[in-house]
Amino acid sequence: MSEARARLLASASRLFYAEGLHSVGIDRVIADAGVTRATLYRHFPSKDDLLVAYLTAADQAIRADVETARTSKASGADAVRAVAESIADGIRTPGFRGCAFLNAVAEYPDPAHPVHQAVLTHRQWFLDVVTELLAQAGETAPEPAARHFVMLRDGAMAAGCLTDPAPVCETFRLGVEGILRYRDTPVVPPKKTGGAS
Amino acid sequence: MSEARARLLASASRLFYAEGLHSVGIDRVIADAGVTRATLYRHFPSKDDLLVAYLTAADQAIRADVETARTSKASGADAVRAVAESIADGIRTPGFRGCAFLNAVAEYPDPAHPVHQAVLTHRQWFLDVVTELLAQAGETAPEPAARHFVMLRDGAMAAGCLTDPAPVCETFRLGVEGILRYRDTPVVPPKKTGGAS
DNA sequence: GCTCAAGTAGACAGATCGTTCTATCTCGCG
DNA sequence: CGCGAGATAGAACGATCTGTCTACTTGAGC
Repeated sequence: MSEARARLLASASRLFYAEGLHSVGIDRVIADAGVTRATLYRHFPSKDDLLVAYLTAADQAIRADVETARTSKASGADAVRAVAESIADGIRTPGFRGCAFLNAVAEYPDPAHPVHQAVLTHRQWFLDVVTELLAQAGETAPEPAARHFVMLRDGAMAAGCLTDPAPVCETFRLGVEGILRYRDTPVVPPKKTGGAS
Repeated sequence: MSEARARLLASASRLFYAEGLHSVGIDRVIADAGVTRATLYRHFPSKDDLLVAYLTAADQAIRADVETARTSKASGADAVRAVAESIADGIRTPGFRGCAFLNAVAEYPDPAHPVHQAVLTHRQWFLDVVTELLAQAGETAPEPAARHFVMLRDGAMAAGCLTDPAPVCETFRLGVEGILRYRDTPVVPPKKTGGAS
């Protein structure tokens, strides 16, 4: 990766995340990166490609975070807690502007658009990895628990940049602990350890 | 309210919600409403005013929904369930594109912008009304429970337009029932977890 | 009958958008 | 040395954006 391309992607990521995808034009990006227009179009054939590259970079960063959280913890439950903690850390970080993917999809509702598809891909991966972690945690019904986790995560990310992050993180943490107790308290009173529907 | 203004607001609401705030231009709105540019600017001095009017109308519609849910139910818990059900109904509705306010704030991150402030106002009202309802439901700690409810709601609204709405609604419903059982199960039971801080 | 607000129709300004283009320069490498 | 890739610099294109403007029409109320 050339240095100009790296600066370009860094500037694009910062500006797109902070101000929105449609609000930031090509001129802003190249001015911030200290690069000319021709250089940008050499590396990214169109703005859409730059947008996808921004989301792909964010996706890879999150995957790396989750991977370290998963490998550094023995139990699945602690890995889930570590993932939750890294989410809370992000929310508490100054300049937090919500989930880059949810913000992006709000601007690109067309499911056929590459940006929208990049968001769906990331979210499917995240749901899968949380499901796997909860299954390792001994969750009898990992799929609904994972959906619950992701729903709470999405809500925390959405609210975290609109109000004081501290209570948001605390609410999120409590919610995650509640999910991890699914194992002990069945959601629907079954007869035995019967399979949830 | 003149009829031209009503058509303008209806077209603006539909287009802004479906396609995004920056993506839809003035020309699209006036063409859809069958109105000329001068008429639009007679009623709304700027596009920002039109955006705020769109959000204000959405806010009023939701307030009306919540008000009927609150007055038609005897207990606070059932009122909360009714509010949750109206949220789930919205998610299941064809053409659902997520929360109009969260989508709007994704495009207007500047807290000083009127659009952003309209979102904050709506969300504060909603949190307050849910808190009140949960207090009536006998919740010993209504504030954290309401934050939990809103967090779940935000996540459900975000995911509801990205995947199959049915499991999203079911997960949301289960989560709300869990919140309503706060009354019976103590909130903070953790003894010791590995170095969370 | 007159007035005035509200609406139609469309040209226009000024800015910004994404994109393409030519021309020049630098520099590593064969 | 010579070449070509990558970068600079900046003009220019067509499209679109918000917002303003003039000119004409309609219709209800004093």
